[in-house]
Amino acid sequence: MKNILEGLKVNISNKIYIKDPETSELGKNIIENSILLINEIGFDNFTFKKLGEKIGSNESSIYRYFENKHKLLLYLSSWYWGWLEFKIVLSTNSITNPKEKLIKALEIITEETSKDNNHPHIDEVILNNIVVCEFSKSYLTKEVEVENKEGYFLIYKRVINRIVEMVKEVNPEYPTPKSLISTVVEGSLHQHFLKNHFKTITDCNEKTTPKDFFTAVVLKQIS
Amino acid sequence: MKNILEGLKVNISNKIYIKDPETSELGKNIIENSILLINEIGFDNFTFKKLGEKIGSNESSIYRYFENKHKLLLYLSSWYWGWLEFKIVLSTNSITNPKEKLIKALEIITEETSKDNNHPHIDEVILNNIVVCEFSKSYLTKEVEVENKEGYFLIYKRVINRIVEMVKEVNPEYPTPKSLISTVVEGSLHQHFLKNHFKTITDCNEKTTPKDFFTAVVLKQIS
DNA sequence: GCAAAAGTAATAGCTATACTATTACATTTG
DNA sequence: CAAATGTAATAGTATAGCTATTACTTTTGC
Repeated sequence: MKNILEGLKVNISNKIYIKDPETSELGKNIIENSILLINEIGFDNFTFKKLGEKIGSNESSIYRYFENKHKLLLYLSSWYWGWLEFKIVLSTNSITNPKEKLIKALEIITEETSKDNNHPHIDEVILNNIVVCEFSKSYLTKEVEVENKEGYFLIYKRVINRIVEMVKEVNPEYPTPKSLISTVVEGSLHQHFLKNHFKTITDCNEKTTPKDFFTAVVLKQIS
Repeated sequence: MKNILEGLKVNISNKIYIKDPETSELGKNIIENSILLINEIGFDNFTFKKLGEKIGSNESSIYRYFENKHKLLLYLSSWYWGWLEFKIVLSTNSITNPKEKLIKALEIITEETSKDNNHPHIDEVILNNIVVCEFSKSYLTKEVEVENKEGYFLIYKRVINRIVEMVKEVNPEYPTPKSLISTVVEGSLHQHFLKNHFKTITDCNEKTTPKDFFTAVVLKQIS
């Protein structure tokens, strides 16, 4: 368990930031308030200038931590996927039944996020909303090949492959576990978005949650 | 069949454009070359200035057709979904067996696009690639609520609901057809992207196509 | 205990994108 | 054939995104 506990802190590739925001008050302030501001005005309208105003600091001070706003988004999403990975490992570790283990992991991936008080400067609920609305923009770029080689999406891919392994344990014969889980992880973000904005093309709402839908899908697929 | 044939042409909400690009040579030139240029350099790096240079025309002339590049993207994706809708209606119309009908529609949605020579100024293969890489950006915005009310995503939602109806004809008892199909449509774009850029989290490749994967998923779900 | 080194921040300014205003020339149509 | 409409060029403005420079603050090593 030790390496994963550390993983949450240090495994964000140090190529993503210039200076580790966890090592200073200003850094933590940048993270805390960038989450709030991106959620308020959206990533497209978000600028370092506006963030500087919000935290009573200068734009250029933020550039000491992140090369540009794209790198900040990569940092925030890496943090989110690292945090989810931690939650998955922690809560499935003691489960021996493969099917139960998988169901638990799916629950964590697809469920509405709730606040975790271990990180005072990070509001995980709001960060989850940012991932729903903005994460795609971090890889739908012309630079994706280079950035993928740099390891900027490693944690995201590792989360998926952890669940893929769980699927294999339940049913080693299922032919397409990677596509199934990458569809579920991406699809879960998408259904959360649809239920808020495009209600006519989803069945998800307060009664039927994305968790219910995707758990049913996965279990039926691999049965 | 008449209304849908017309639909492909006129049903793009006239709020998306200032002047209909189909009504002039310059307009068609804008469409043809914006598709090529967005594919080359990506939507984020795309500007009306660069497009103007490419077509030997002025930036401001393009602004006579589209308010901004976001509206142009909405136009291109509406055109794409309208074209897919047309193909679906055309090739499922004569099929009476509900299951066969659904399989055919899924095939059109998930398969690699091939050139259609009815539209000399539009390369559907390249346009499909743009939709894979850029469509999400057209709705993952703070303006999505307003733009959805304006009807900018109507054709996309209609395509999904057409296939939802086909699912219901095969199995009226299946509880979540909308979430299933919206997941498949979005997931198909996603798997096409993964197979090109994130090969470690997909099983899709030359042998197993997104079509194979999603057809199997849907049929198993509703069986 | 203090000077060198490293960390932190502010100021000003540059470049390119996104978009607008104005004018003028070309083409259609009644 | 002239009024209306379509098309395009020029010359701007505002702002986002980023860089360079300077200075002040804290840490560290002898």
